[in-house]
Amino acid sequence: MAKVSSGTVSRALRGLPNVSEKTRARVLAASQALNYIVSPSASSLASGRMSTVGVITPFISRWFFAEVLNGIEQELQSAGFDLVLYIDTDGKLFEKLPMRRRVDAVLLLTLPSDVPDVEDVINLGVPVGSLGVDIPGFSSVTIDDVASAEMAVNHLIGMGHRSIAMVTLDKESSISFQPPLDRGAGYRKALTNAGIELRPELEVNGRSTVEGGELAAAQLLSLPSRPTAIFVQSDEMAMGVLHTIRRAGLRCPEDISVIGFDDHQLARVFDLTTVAQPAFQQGALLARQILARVLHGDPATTTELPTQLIIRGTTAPPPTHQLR
Amino acid sequence: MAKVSSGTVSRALRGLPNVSEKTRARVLAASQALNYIVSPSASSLASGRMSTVGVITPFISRWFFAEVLNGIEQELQSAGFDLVLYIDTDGKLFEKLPMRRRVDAVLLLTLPSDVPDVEDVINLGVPVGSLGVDIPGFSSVTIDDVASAEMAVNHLIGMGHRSIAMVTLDKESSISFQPPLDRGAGYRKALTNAGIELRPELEVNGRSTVEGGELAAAQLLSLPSRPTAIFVQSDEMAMGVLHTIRRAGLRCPEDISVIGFDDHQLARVFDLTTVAQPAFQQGALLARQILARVLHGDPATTTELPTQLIIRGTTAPPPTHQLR
DNA sequence: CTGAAAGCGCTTACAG
DNA sequence: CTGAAAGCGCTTACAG
Repeated sequence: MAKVSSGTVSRALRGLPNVSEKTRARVLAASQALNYIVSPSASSLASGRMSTVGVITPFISRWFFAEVLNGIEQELQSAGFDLVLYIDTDGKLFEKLPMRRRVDAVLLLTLPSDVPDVEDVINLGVPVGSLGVDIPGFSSVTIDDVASAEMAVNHLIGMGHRSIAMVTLDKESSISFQPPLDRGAGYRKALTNAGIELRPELEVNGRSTVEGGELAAAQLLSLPSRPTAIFVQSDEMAMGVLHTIRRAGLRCPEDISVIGFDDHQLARVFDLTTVAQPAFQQGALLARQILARVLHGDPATTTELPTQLIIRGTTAPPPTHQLR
Repeated sequence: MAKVSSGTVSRALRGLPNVSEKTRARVLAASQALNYIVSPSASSLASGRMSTVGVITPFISRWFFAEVLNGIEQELQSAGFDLVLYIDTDGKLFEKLPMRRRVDAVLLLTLPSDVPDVEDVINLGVPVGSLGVDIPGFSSVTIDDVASAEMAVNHLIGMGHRSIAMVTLDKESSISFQPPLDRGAGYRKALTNAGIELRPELEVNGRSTVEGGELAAAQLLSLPSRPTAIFVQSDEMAMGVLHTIRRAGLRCPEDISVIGFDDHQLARVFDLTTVAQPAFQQGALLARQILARVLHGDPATTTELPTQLIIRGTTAPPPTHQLR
């Protein structure tokens, strides 16, 4: 229709330089008129480019992952890339390696548990990005989980708390995730630095969920020597913790302080003191870094984003009559 | 390596019947040894099948959409299909029609506002599924929003409320979504049937967010004649409403009742009376219906899923001294 | 049951 | 600046 060869059409449509303006105009006009869309399969097969990145996430309904995904998608969309989403609940997705040869890059929002799997990922032959962990050869975006947790616990210590419990993200699932471990390390570091003895019974697995937070809190409240403060590794679990505290007839922060992690959109509603982390931004940055690698062959980089202590109403000095 | 032609490899690997068992075994062994993966581009180009469905959603961090997406992904994954995710905040994604010729089907979690766009979708030439609206030719999964809202408002009326406000999902955005309209209709229907006069100032836009809910509630509470109950079109907004009520020094449900919609995972924590809808299931069902069409050429079907009134602690009879 | 061959719809050196 | 042609890696009638 534009009286040119398919090669020229291809060049014109992709905006390559070596096409005369009048030819390009003619091609574009015809393309519009025919409502033409290039076949991605054919294009990929011929060029080797997929214009797609695969994202593997263990969850999608949890605030942090949803926000990260949001950031990734926005960035990819504006770069004209598609996002193929894989929700991998049990960390077994790599056995199928479904996205192999289908994507230009893979973004891992969590790491599969087994080290061999990590090898598999590397063997995908495409750039890999990871969130929350810095792995050699991967593009990654992280926060300083150790220091952030330490900051949270120091806030409690600074107010006079000595008996501080921790509700952790899930560590027993088949999915391994570095942040829970690092936040645990930060918690212990803060206590140790303050000369406070570590008590294993004060560390309870909250299974990453609201319900898990409720159960973990119930367990902590039933301890013979009840803690005066709880550091919770995610805001969602913290909401569950607050619920249990309220139902037990205790007041927060008068009887017991609670500090979360995330700055979930509902943290403000719960008046929850927490450590804010930029979830959306982490996703966007990770996407940008991986695109730079795919598009321009930039080297893999690691970026650490800052966190911030947000003091609200769920933390206060411990009750004076504690430990009587 | 298996001493067979590429055609036979193709047949063997895809499990087609006309391959001898020993040949198939040889091919599979070689395929394993070489760590062979078929090229999706080449496969798609040759067969015309993409094994991919595109999903367009306006949000991903909102509970309902995240759950729906979860259901869709699970179903697609077990069918060996990939999910390409498009987050379309402003309803303008169709102008780019990015997924055209790339997916076997498109799932719309919300509808673009302009009717012409709907035409475009139909012109994609692939099966389309929609959530929450039943459009001729589309596969769809819905709930009865009118009846569900009516049920919620009747619950309030049954307890003696006569001054009932409504906080709506966003209707002004460039994205049109049927449920807000239907829930509004159900609200009005319930009031009218009970012989209660409709008061326009009692309908406030909550913009679909927690913050919007807070603002909407503030507006309602400042009304000269304050409502005794509020029907909120989503649990997330209801949480914001509860927050405002609490901060205004009012008690829920003693001073004012609140009923939500969704049965969000935190509804229980807020002790929120609400209308439960099966979000995950709606997604899974929608995916199953579209797969049946893609895979077996089944006709487009519409399924309506049930909702359920969950009575918790945020609704009670109005204060006796009302309207004095 | 298996192979040879065409073809899917592009992109990309290579000439000119 | 443009065209002819090869080739990307599969799938699928068509023979045999």
